[in-house]
Amino acid sequence: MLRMSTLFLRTLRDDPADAEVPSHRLLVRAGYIRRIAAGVYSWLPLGVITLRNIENIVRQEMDKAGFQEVHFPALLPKDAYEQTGRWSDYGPDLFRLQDRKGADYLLGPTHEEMFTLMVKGEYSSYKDLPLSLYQIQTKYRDEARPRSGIIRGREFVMKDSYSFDLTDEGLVESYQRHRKAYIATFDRLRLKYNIVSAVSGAMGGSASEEFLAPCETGEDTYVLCEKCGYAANVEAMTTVVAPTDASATPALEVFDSPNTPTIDTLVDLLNAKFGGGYDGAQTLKNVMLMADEKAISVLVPGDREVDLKRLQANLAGVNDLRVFEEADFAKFPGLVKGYIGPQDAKKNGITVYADPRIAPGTSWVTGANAKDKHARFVVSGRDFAIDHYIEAAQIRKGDACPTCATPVVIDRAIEIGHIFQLGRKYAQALNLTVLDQNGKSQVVTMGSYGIGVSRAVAAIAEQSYDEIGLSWPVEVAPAKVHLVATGKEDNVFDTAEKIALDLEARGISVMLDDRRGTSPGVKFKDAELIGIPVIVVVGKALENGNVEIRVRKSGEKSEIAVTGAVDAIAALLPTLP
RNA sequence: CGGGGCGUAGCGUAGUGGCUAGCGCGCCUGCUUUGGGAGCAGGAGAUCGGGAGUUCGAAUCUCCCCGCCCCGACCA
Repeated sequence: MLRMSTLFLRTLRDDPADAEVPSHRLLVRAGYIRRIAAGVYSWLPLGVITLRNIENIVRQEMDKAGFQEVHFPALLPKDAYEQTGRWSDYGPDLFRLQDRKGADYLLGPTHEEMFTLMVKGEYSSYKDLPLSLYQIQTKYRDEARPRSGIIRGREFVMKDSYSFDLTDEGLVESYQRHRKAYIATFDRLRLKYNIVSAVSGAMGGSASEEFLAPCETGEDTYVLCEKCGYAANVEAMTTVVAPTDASATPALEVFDSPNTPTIDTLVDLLNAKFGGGYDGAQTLKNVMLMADEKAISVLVPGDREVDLKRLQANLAGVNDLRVFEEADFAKFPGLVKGYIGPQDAKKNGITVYADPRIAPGTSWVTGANAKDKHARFVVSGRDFAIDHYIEAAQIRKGDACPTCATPVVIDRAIEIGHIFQLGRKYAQALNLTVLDQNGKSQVVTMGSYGIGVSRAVAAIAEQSYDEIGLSWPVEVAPAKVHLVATGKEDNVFDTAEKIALDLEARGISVMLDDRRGTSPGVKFKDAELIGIPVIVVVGKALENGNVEIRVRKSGEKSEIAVTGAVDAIAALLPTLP
């Protein structure tokens, strides 16, 4: 039983000055967490209990799925990370340190290497697979910008799992088992979430999916079709456009277009010259970029920008991507700035990528590769060739859903889970092999799966708070019942104490506000701020032999006889989220 | 890393060259009060983020450093 009279807790009347997002503000005010450094927080008793409750739900669901818990240190020698290249690839996000002998160590940002080596150390036969292991552990990433309190910290608690299989089919099966376990976990946490494709499936499969909890303060943007349920990270959103019949389109026509440096000015000139009907969507923008020092052009409709994040995500194998600079234009004299068209790309030695909207047969207005000249009736596939189609155009609300063509909505969310078919990258690098049925050595294939446990505390808070405070789901709350004793009569406190003991005897955890001399208003405000789902008040109603039961989330109040209170509370709890 | 803002008691804040750094919350003592962050009286609590400088005099002006928050870049 938690007793307010002795609980290590001080709630704050004012919002902390350094907290903006609701979860951060309220978790600090209600005495769950305190900031230690940027992105580093300590947990007070209420916070620890809440975090543990979430951890236990995660643990139970992982165990139920047949995954086994192990535990690694956070402090790791660099060897394994050097073998996989991540000692350098991870860059400044990795916390590095040295021991007294000068040997390099790191604080683990994620543990693929360690799990791979652990399995390598114990297993060597296909008969031992499939295998899934997990841990719940503190991770360290020296984020460039920690933010939003506990949502993006530099130290955070994560559940990470790894699956090990002999075959690709086995991996898909393990992946599906994790997916199911994640659904069960997040449902129990009472989180609203969408499962979103994270990488455009080059293989057509669901190689990677994110669990996103929608909320205003989320830092991930995703696309959702409210009709068919299609959901994708913005990077993974696809565009479906059918080819057009261009047989009736007139031949390419070059025209004078002085002083049209922008799409807007070009559209104005088109409408003046050709009697209206033109808008930016009919023009073709040629964006020149350097991809690992190779010139590429990306074609998008003139009313859209190139989304560099999407482009990068979909340009496999390119590390360094940047827009053309003056010096780059100097190297390509065939490119007339402001009047570039794809017609001469081949001649200029430029690889052409295009948004799917530039489908074969579509007709465009674009640069004529000559100063002050544009061309219209420039037809894709007839007047210029596209080397590769790519998803790189910026996504907008109302774009067509790729599966049912309904206009999509764009929403923000917190990433609470990520499941990922890793493949053989780590197993290969660290030489994790098993013997197959024929006695032949085979590299194992892996999946990796993460749940942000401490982040889930914030995500749940973000989805359930209101103006007066937090409001936890029953299973997550630091106690199920917040029992408030108000008044100065011993009778009130004795009755509250008895109810509390009876509840605890029934396995219902209780926080008892047994503070003497604290005014009722303070106790009510604290109870509402802390957010335990059921508030029971022992006070004025006791004159009639009653107590008051309040549901924190709905605000519903009812009175019930003291004698039936414990039964009533026990019956009420299962009906609450 | 680029841009913006901020740093005064546990928390929220006032104080733009002048006297002993002010107020609210919280905390301690006493009395009163007990259904919506009570009242009165008394009290404790501050390296004014740090350092250097200007000045008769610096929380206040200058320089350097540190830290925090927000936007962006970045983020298995």
